[in-house]
Amino acid sequence: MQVVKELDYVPNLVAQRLSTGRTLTIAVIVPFFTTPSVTERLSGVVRTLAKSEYDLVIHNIEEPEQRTDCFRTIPRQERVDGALIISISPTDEEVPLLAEAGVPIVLIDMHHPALGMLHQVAVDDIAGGKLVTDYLIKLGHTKIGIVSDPIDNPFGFTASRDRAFGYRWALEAAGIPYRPEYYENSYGRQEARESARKLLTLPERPTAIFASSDMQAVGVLEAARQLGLRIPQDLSVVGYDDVEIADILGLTTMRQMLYESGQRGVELLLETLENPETEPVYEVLPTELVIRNTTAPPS
Amino acid sequence: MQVVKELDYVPNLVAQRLSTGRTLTIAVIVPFFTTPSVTERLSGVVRTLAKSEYDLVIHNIEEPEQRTDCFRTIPRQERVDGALIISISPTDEEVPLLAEAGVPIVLIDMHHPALGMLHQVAVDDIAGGKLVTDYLIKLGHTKIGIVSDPIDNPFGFTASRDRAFGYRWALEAAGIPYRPEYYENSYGRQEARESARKLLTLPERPTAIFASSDMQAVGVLEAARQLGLRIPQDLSVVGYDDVEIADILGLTTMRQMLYESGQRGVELLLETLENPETEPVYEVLPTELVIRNTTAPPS
DNA sequence: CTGTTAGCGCTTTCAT
DNA sequence: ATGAAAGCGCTAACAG
Repeated sequence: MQVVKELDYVPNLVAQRLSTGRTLTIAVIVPFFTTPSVTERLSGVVRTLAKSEYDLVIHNIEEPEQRTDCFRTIPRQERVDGALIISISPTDEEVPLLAEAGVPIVLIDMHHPALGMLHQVAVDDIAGGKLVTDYLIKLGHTKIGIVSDPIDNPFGFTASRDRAFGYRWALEAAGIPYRPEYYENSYGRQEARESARKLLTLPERPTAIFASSDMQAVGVLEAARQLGLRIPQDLSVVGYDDVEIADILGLTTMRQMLYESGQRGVELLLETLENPETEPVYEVLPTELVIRNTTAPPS
Repeated sequence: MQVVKELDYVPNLVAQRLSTGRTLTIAVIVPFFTTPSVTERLSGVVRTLAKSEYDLVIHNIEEPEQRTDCFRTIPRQERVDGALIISISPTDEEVPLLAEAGVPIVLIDMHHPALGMLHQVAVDDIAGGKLVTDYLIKLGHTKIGIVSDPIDNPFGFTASRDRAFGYRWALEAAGIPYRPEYYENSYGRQEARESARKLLTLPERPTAIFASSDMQAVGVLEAARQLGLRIPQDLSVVGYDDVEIADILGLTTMRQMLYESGQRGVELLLETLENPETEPVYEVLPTELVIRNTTAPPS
């Protein structure tokens, strides 16, 4: 020990890894990590993992091909001890690949029929979408538009689709007919602005719009402003996620536990790493409607 | 090759690393990576590095001790081939440690007297601060407040200090006396709101406030709204960074090349990795004043 | 040009 | 208890 200090000796990590077979590294696969909601989840991952002995290598997915690449190569090569996948759904062919990769994998913000093979930390987006729509209906709205991510997307995002499903469910339960012209598909703020403009220039325009994310809600708000509509008197807007911008703008939104989803994902992964016999867990995190200043009864 | 495919053989990365001495891994050290401006820089790093063969391991710093830990352990243990350090200044004792770690290191958003030892991709924050203040002065303001990060902070951030320096320089150049009561220290949005409240309830309140980041500017805007001040008639506000929120709120701000700083940092690192003889580079990225709706002549 | 072997730096097992 | 040696899976240098 004396000599260790004298020579300032530090064990070589790579040799340790080869010898023990543990890489002490975890991979996280995230789509578009600059998106505030994704960053927040990632933050839960990073901060929780920082307390452990594991390193975190990050793989950002912005092209569909990157996704496939990742799913194929990451869990192999014995380069990581485990992986977290955020918001991206593996295809049916990819699931067995992942499950048989030999390392524990946790799906965050994603539920997949491959239950019993992978840990999953999900959110009930159908219930979330229904809750939002129920609230708007309770306020007295019947002409409710929705701006959602494209249902068929190359990344396998499912959150928006589920929220839209909840929306239709709520409508049906209230006996309000579903109007296809009130349904718009688009990604992100800019596109949502265009979608909202279409919605708001309809002959019989909606009195409320449910946006599938807070950033999309911002786009809706901008379109409304451009058209001279007052919020919330002329138009109610609800977002989803409750990221900081929602608080800043006073946006009514559905809060989900973004940070906690990352945290919980890491906890599950670390547990499984310690005890490989751990049964795969399927957890659903709660959501909560946060009412601010962008919603009111229709005038 | 036939057999390779038949057996579905994949080389073991860890063994490769031990054998070649290359880890094919790069570390990035970032403070508070959920901050939008930091995420944007990180995005430049991630996307540029994705094209290379290197993995990225991320170390988030939220406590001063983590910083010291990182600087000591990361470049040792032969666990990474290089490192990027974002916005955090090494102390004078830490610089030699880093430089002698044997791996190339690039400082992003940071200039350090240890020139000639490390690559640096910096921004001229003094000039930026001066430009903002000059603009306010040109509009006719003489009572100009400033909300800045604490100058002495445990992380070694220097950007805010430099911007404040530029502010004083501009004042001096215009012959406007510096008033200490117009200078407030605080981190982030919430604290900035309190700082702005102090400034705006002064007997002779400022007619313009220069915030050291866009998030701090949001806090200033909120304080102004709470006090019933109209923007920009009663108060001009300027931010710094030009993150998305600035665009959304129509905030006048100083744009810096966040994404590009990360990109350039990675490029420099990769070049040095290929050719270790590369001379350390000191680059300064440009800034640009983006005028929107939160600034006007004093009424 | 193909085939063999030493060695990367550690852990772990086995013998002393 | 302490010490020697085998082996993790690859690369690179070497000999055939």
